[in-house]
Amino acid sequence: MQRTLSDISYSAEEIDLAAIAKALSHPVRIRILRLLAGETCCFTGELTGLIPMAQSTISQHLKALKEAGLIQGEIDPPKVKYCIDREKWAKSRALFAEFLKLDGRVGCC
Amino acid sequence: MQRTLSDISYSAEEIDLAAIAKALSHPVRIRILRLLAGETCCFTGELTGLIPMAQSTISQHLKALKEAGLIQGEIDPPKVKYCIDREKWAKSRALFAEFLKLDGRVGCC
DNA sequence: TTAGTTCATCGTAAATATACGATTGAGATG
DNA sequence: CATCTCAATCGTATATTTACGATGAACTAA
Repeated sequence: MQRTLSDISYSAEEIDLAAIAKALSHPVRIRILRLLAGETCCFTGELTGLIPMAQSTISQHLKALKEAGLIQGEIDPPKVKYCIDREKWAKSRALFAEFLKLDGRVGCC
Repeated sequence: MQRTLSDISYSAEEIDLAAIAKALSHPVRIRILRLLAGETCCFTGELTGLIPMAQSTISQHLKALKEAGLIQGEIDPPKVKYCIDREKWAKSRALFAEFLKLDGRVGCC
């Protein structure tokens, strides 16, 4: 990670896909998304109860998911309600589906 | 990244999904997969021609993709042929599709 | 006002990731 | 055999990630 990344010009799709993938690249974040996307909406408080990790760590993962646009936070004092961002969620589904549709021809391998 | 990750027990699906996502979490790897999954199979040599990065760096990314199971390397001296692993590819597609199908109920948000 | 909750942020330590150039090793070619 | 090419690996520097405890800010409740 020195200089080059900027030399290569990536398409918006490549950048988006990589960013979303990065957000999904830790099992605890998958778990969190599962919990949020599941039954009902959750509060962070419930998450700290469900996941044996320091509250600050969970908050950090939530922040990462929020920055990736995958979830939204709604303040509902004294708690903060987190929900998945359904729009981004759908966009992600489309992006991954399209990307993983590419199916190396039978060709040479 | 101290001790805990091992304290939490993740499902195989969560771990798989995170691992695949991690492999996809860098735009250059998306690019590489695109190239490999696209028209024909490629050789690493062609990749170094197509991507303005040091050969060693590309090799490192290829290794990451290989370890994630997303691509296969075939020795075809004096070159090494890389192709996407169609089985893993299909499995990944299914995993992501299933995961991203979860769609937060209309509920509270 | 004074506590008590709840969550974000700070500071920090350790692990991983990312990039490079240099080197090595395997096989082809002269 | 000597050499060339291609790709992997090594060594290294720097950046980022991940986790924790401690602290801070905002609101509630007594």
